[in-house]
Amino acid sequence: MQIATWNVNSIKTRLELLLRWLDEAKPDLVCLQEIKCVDEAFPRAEIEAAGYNVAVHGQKSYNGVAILSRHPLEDVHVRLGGDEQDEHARFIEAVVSTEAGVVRLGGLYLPNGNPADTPKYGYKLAWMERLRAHAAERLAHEEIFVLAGDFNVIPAAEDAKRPAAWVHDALFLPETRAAWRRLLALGMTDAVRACDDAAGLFTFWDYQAGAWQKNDGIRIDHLLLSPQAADRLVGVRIDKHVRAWERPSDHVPVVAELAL
DNA sequence: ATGTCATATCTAATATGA
Repeated sequence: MQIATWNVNSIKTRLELLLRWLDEAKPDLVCLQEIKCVDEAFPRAEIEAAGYNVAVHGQKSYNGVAILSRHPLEDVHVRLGGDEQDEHARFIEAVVSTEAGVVRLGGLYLPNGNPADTPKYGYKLAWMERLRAHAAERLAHEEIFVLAGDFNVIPAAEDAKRPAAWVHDALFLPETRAAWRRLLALGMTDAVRACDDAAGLFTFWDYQAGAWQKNDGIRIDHLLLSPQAADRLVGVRIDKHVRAWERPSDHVPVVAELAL
């Protein structure tokens, strides 16, 4: 089973690219971020026609997440606990059942947090603590559980072409990386790093300043696996070629293959 | 390099977020 995450930066603008990539990659489960539309505007029919079931948690203009699945989606939940005032559409979770087992998948769009000297950074750190608490609860069930999405976290220096450029950025500040390590400390496995410790594995290249042409990228889109999921990890792939397609997202898909 | 892209709004230039 292939489980993927992709920040598409507007589903309306990226629908043709998404359909092309689904046809090419044939993932079983896909978490999408930054769909930037309300539920009613999501191109559900086109994606269902491609063979996917759809669960959407949208919002006008900003944020918005969705899960696509070749299998029926059950037990869909949206929003993280811990802040009833939080209106951002950043989290969706669903369960799929296959012959080989049950998978619980959480798709997330973690707050960017910049500028880091504003309340936006406090919101990011608070959101990461809410995610940690949620993951701790899910891990207690000792099931196949995957958190996939745009974490807006550069875990380590080798995850950036120019780490020095990011030292004061909310994606790379020590507090951000400490919160990331607290997620790992629960017992979750970074799927990419479980398979490949090479430097220069990037998932995002800014639209500005020729970042793509210079391979000036960062790794911020991740899949975190429960022990039961990590036991089944076969491999990972970053579909970097998608960044060279016409009118691309600034992020590319990341795919984990589980033996399921 | 002040470098891009997508959204919304008093449809044209600007504000916002990333």
